[in-house]
Amino acid sequence: MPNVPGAKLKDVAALAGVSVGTVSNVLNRPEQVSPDKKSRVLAAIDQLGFVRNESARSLRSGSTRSLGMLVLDVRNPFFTDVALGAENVAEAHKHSLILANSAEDSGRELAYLDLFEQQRVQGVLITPFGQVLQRLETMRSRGIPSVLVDRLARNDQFCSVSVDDVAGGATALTHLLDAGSVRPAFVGGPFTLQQVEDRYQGAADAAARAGVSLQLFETPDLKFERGRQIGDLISNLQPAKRPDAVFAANDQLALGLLQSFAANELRVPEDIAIVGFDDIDFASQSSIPLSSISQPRHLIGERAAELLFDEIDNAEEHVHSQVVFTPELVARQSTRRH
Amino acid sequence: MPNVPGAKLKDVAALAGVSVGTVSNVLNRPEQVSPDKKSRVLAAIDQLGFVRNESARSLRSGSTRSLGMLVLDVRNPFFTDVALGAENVAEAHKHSLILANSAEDSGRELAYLDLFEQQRVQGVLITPFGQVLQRLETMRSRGIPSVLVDRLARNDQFCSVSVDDVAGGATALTHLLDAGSVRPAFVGGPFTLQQVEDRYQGAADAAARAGVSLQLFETPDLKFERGRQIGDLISNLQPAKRPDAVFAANDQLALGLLQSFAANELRVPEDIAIVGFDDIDFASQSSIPLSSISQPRHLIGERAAELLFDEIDNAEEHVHSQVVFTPELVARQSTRRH
DNA sequence: GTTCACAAATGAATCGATTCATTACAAAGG
DNA sequence: CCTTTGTAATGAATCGATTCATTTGTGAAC
Repeated sequence: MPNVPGAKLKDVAALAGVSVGTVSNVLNRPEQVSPDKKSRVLAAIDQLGFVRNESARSLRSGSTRSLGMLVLDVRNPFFTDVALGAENVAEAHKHSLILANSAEDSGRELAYLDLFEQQRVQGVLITPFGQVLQRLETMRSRGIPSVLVDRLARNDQFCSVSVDDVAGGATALTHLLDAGSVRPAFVGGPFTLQQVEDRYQGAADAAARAGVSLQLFETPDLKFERGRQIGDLISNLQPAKRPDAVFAANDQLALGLLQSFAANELRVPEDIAIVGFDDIDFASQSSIPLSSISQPRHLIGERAAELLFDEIDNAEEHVHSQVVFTPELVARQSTRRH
Repeated sequence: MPNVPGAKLKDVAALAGVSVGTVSNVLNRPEQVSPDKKSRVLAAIDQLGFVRNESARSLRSGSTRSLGMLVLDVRNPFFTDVALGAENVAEAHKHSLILANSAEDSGRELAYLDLFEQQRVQGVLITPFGQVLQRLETMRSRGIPSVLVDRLARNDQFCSVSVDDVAGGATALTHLLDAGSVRPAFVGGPFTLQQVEDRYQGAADAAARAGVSLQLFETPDLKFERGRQIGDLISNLQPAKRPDAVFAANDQLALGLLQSFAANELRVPEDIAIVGFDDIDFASQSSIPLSSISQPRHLIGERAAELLFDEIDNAEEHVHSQVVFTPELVARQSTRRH
């Protein structure tokens, strides 16, 4: 057996015949150690299989090299992509990212914030679900700043990175009109979700500007099943009353609509065009590739992490800023001009 | 401002007029503290906004309440589902799960194992990518056991939780034959992936037993794009030579095939049936719902975490075991009997 | 009133790495 | 030969919570 279970710094020092301070220097300021001792220490580390104890390290230094990230739903590819972007930046700063899932549950959300605080993470990236802004303020007063992700900070108390959903909604509807729609509809809800509200607002404005009315199908959620249900409802309308194009508040809904229309033998886009929102991978992968509004997921995570590091590193001079990306249309077959 | 930035246990003790030991007791063995002092301590904790320092805690106690989980690809819903299952169990044991992404990169894989070791996690759940078994042995010798996930441990050195891919392959092919196929094909690769090899083997055996030959389309990867490419190739074959059913090694490939067949105006399942593997959410959500072989993702994560805790809690009596789940067919429209 | 049993509370020692004031030593300058 | 300057190395003090051997306090039993 080449290595001993619990080798600690002291053991390394003993084996190498140097002081603990020197071993620590080899680890943290190698340039200050003579080559001779350095190599002896490294050999000892290797021989003992010494692994630094991160708990002791961060207890003494008072800081952990980690960020906490709390998202609404890890199963949603949108959030994993954002997280990957953030992780890249964290890695560049030699930090690690602890990813947690609030699963749209206020209790879990608070529990994870507690955990982050106990673990003394350097900062938090969060897509808030419940009423946590006050709590985040408190955390900042204790030295743990946070950045809001996929949510606009309205009061300048936080940095935030979000997407202009109003613009996205307008883009989507304009695209449908350009493709020849004269009876467009919006499918989505609940309107208590800011994103839904904004996307609808943008679409409604665009319709109004074009002098077209926008039919509304309000839904209690944004799930696939709901899309299929609304799709069946729409399919059963008389052709003259039926929308000739639908803007769905997200891709899940849109895919549900698509499946329903296929089952009801409506042709997409000839009988009815569809545009979704988010541009998830599967948008391009359905039998009829789905047009969608695409968000720069990776960039969102990167920018958020960068803002967070700015606040961590320069708490004094740091000024909160709101980054708002403009989402882009990706036109595919589901809206091909007739 | 109701609370002080860095309140520590000593401050709480001072404010409550008790010793540090008593505060610690309130936190860790409340039943040993008189109600009177207990309430004073709790009030002080509240007033100061005291938050336990996890680093100090685990330095002293020698153990962290956390598990590490290292998966091949966090973007793959299969792994997030497995992780959620594991997290449930971890939570029940009052542990937290640190999720990391090796992204099919040996370097990252090793780096994260280092990190886990530095953080002194109690154990590791891993879907190995590179040659890490030796490394995992070393980690166990230093007190950090691990369980293999979605990978069979062949040598009894580890616990493992996996799925019987051979049986799954046989189930898939049998289903196609039952649905009337006489010229089935297998699409997938590379065969260096054990899963692909096993799924093919199961299918080939089932075909042989039925006295039918199984055509093979080998691919260099399992991505959507590849499926579309092979789909185009198959669509251009003469009808008499064309397979009348395809078993794809995973759902991504299957969805690619489906999109290609739709674009080439082949009818599914009338002209060609399709069955995939994994039963990802989108399998049921494509325009033509896809039949697939479903794995108990959640259960895989739960069992793996349970085995890990068994080894953590009873290192002595623990006996390694291999849990192998049998995957199940979910028949949908893409294989409806003609 | 003394002794005993038991519960409650105490606080010094501890975990392991880091830090920094101090010491040791060598080379250069006078 | 002595002083100065600078580089290397040292090791005791420290971070904050936990633990456990010890002390204090209370009531019961005799």
